[in-house]
Amino acid sequence: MFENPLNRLIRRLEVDTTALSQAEKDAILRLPMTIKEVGADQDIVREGDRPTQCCVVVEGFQCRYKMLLDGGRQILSFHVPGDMPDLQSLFLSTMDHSLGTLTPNRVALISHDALRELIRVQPALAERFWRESLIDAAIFREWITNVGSRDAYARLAHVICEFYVRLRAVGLTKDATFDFPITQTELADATGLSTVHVNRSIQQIRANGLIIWERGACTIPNLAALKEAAMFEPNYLHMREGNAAA
Amino acid sequence: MFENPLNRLIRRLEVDTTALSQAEKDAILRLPMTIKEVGADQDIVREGDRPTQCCVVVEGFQCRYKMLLDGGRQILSFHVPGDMPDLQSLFLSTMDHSLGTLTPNRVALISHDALRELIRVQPALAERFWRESLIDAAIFREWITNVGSRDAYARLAHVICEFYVRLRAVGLTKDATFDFPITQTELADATGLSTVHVNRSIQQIRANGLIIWERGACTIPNLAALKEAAMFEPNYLHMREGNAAA
DNA sequence: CGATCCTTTGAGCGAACTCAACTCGGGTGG
DNA sequence: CCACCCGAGTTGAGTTCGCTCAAAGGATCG
Repeated sequence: MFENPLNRLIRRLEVDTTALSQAEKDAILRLPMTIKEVGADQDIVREGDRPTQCCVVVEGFQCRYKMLLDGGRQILSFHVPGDMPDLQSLFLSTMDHSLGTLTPNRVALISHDALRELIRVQPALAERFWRESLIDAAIFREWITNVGSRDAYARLAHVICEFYVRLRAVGLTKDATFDFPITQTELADATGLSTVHVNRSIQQIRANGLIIWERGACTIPNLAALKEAAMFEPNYLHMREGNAAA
Repeated sequence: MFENPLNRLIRRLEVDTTALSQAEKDAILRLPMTIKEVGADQDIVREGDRPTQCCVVVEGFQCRYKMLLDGGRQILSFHVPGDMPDLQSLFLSTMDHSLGTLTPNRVALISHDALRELIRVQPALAERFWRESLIDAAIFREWITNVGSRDAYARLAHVICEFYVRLRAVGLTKDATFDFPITQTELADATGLSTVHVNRSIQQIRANGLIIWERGACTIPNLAALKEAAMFEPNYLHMREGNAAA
């Protein structure tokens, strides 16, 4: 079903809006790209870089992050297949943060030139990509709220909830189970908590039966209960309500 | 100098990139708009609304925020003249947060239709506006870092620093002094701190001579020192280095 | 000249942090 | 094949930063 690695991207551009025309889809599928395998914990671009291409996640998970002066890091977002985590580099020449892999990845690299040409010949696609970056911003807003306003327990539940819903939207969940190969240290960096406190809070979430998480796989026995604990309102993801899986 | 209320917006669209053509400027200045006076603490749009127009701040300050179930609120960003705080509503039909005034405002309201027509006849302007929304997102990323990784002292210093630099970029500072009619409660909502703790931390910042802030006016005697305390790196604002005032 | 909002102060409490050690599983090299 | 190592997870104990509750001073404005 996903013979072309960009099919998942096309699907994404159609979420909660009208379908693309065949000409638009074809233009995307004809984009010149380089497929690349990247190991875990590798940087794709770094803060200060001036990229000349954008990256589409084909397989694996990525995150964006900022390094702090004291050696800590703040994870800003997680990325799943279909995402274009550095789309912004098309118009913001210098990276203000880094993008790296969390797991081994397959990525598709598309030059800025090719993307500019794409939106020149298919101007309506510009709005689709623009919209993607607006959803990106909406997720950042929710993360501000998450770290600013929720306690550790809800904060972690929220991150897990979002990860699940986004994975489901691209057909990468099997019922209530999904890959979650994130370390507790990474969760700590994403939530602004210490690893010790993440550990204890996750144990509580587990003990309350909200998640079953072992060896990189996570199951959510009762999504409604997890959402409630997380104060999770999916409106900020701007998906079609119900966002059916594959 | 700013006879047309959108002149400041034009100036913004040119920051750290090439100048607009005369035709582009004219197209913007000819946008049909409604000028409106809005009192302090009024909502312009609310979470759940489906706006049909965008708002340009002409005079006064605004903020975007989310209300929480427990009655608290998280402020997501501050906005100064020249900003278009709900530009996203052009492509995300439903608001996932609210936009309100902090002070009395003069705003320019421009219909989505007019904006769509503008970028249809001047496609290059689409990229300028798109870029604005990418900078918006960059600021959100920095705010995640701020609430996630900095202690109260640095966090508050950072918010003040950003406010100053952004005001300076639109020519609204006089030397090291600027309007700062923000209440400590609002700062608390923006930083995820309690008002009591904001108060004590601000007093420390004052005591260390980093700011002089009274009756809505703030002076920064030593910007370098404040930046250092805030761990403020202006790269995320994607302004021209040095961002000269008017 | 109250009324109200904002700021400030005190005191006690609690969520989350730091430091440190121990476990466990998987990988790797002798 | 086993010893070792390393990263991830877990646990304990003590500390601290920031919170809550409560109340008292300013400022601003009909």
